[in-house]
Amino acid sequence: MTYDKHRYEPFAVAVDLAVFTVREGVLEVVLVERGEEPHRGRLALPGGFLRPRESAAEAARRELAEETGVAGGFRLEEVGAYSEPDRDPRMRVVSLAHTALVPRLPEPRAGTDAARALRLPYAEAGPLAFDHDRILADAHRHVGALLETTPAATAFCPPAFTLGELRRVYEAVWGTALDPANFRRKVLGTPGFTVPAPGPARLTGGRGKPAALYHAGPATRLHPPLTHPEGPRS
Amino acid sequence: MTYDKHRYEPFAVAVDLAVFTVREGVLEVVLVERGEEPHRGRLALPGGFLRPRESAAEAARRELAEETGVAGGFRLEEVGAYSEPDRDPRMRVVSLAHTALVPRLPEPRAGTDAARALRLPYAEAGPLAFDHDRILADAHRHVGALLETTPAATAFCPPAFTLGELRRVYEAVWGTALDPANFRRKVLGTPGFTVPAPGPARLTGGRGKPAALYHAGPATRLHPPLTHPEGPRS
DNA sequence: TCTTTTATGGTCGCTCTGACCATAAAGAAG
DNA sequence: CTTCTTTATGGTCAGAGCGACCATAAAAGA
Repeated sequence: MTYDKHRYEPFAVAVDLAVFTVREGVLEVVLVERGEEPHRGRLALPGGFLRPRESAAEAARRELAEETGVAGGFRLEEVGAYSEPDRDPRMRVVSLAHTALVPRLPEPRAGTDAARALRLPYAEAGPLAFDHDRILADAHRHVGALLETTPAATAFCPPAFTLGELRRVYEAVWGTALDPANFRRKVLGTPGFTVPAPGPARLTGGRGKPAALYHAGPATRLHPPLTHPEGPRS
Repeated sequence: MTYDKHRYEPFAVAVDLAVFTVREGVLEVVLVERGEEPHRGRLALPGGFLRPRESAAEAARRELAEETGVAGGFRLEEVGAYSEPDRDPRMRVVSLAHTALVPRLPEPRAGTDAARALRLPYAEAGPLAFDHDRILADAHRHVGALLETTPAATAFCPPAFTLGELRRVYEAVWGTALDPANFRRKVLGTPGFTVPAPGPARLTGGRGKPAALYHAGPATRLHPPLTHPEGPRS
């Protein structure tokens, strides 16, 4: 750690955000349309530069509020750093990628920076500006892994949720169908994952038997983990 | 991603390295003694600033060679980004922490930058400069998780190794004793983790029955993972 | 020769899991 | 109202995986 002043150069440091949500069983991501060159008019991840006395997490929450209108509490996770010299054609930018898991997005309000923000199903998030395709894929993989070992799935749900809603989060992120009965057994058998909510059951969407409500539990790690049913690649 | 030129400021971007190795069943980490203020004389993680056209991974490998003499192929993993505004008292530095898993460290050669590098058991890595205690702890946790789901443990071993050597890597990183027979069953039952090496068996250290040699296999993920025997925190 | 140490193979019982089946309770269709 | 569809929820059952062992083999050291 020789902080030799002759050997460093200033960089711009930015945060990029992969904001995920699950609606109607579909994993969606928030994108913005770029208003300036380069890549004017193309879709990109929301994000922006760190201010002089901001940490990356603070910048991520500020940019998220500014560009998409998502302000409340949500789960923010580090994904990685992207530092290739030519990832931005204008200057040297090191980007700290984060992912945000939000329960439900308010519709973008016109007249704000969020006006150009839109949600798109993850599968249809076409070619993005810069290296954002790679960042988005890394973020998706990261979220998939988070669901295995942490209760992060509850971050996609409202404060009170049914096990069916929670299961649809897993199915949307992993892209696989899960057996409802087995999923229930796993979740209820993992201490601290969920706690029963008081009050009556709730209809999931008008159809089917009303389901019991749960809240997120105190656990920060899942023991045992919910294993992603991806067969061993022999 | 509004790259508004009025809203960003330049930062210094550095890499910090948690270099781990396992010797005699003990997890060791490489530290350097700082030669200048602040924290002159205190121990710190090796690291340094990114050069103008370097990626973080390139800078990490260069600094590792310069400061510790570790040059050969080793496994390098991202740990996280540290961006709190006051983590360095001189200026705004964003540090990209990495961890390197090396099989065996050559002794630091006098006369090079590596002369002041030293290895210390992880448990004895005392208070470090800056926020390097936190970075080191995060890196250790990261490596522990890597051992569960990836064949990263082989990166601590020479090209040909015995299952006993591989097991001692897990024991050193996790700080727990593992049953040799069960460990063997798990490793050999995980496809692609290890492949038998041709040639005769080898003595582990002079004592005991000679052990068969193995090479690292082609797998990049372990299915199923080797679960860390940390009981559920009820 | 005997003890110690390490590698390696096997057994046994318990737990977890996936694949089911069955029932309950709601709306929708007739 | 009756029947069908949909979802929730509870249960069973066989197989895989795993932890806790035990036993044997093969080396060095006493």
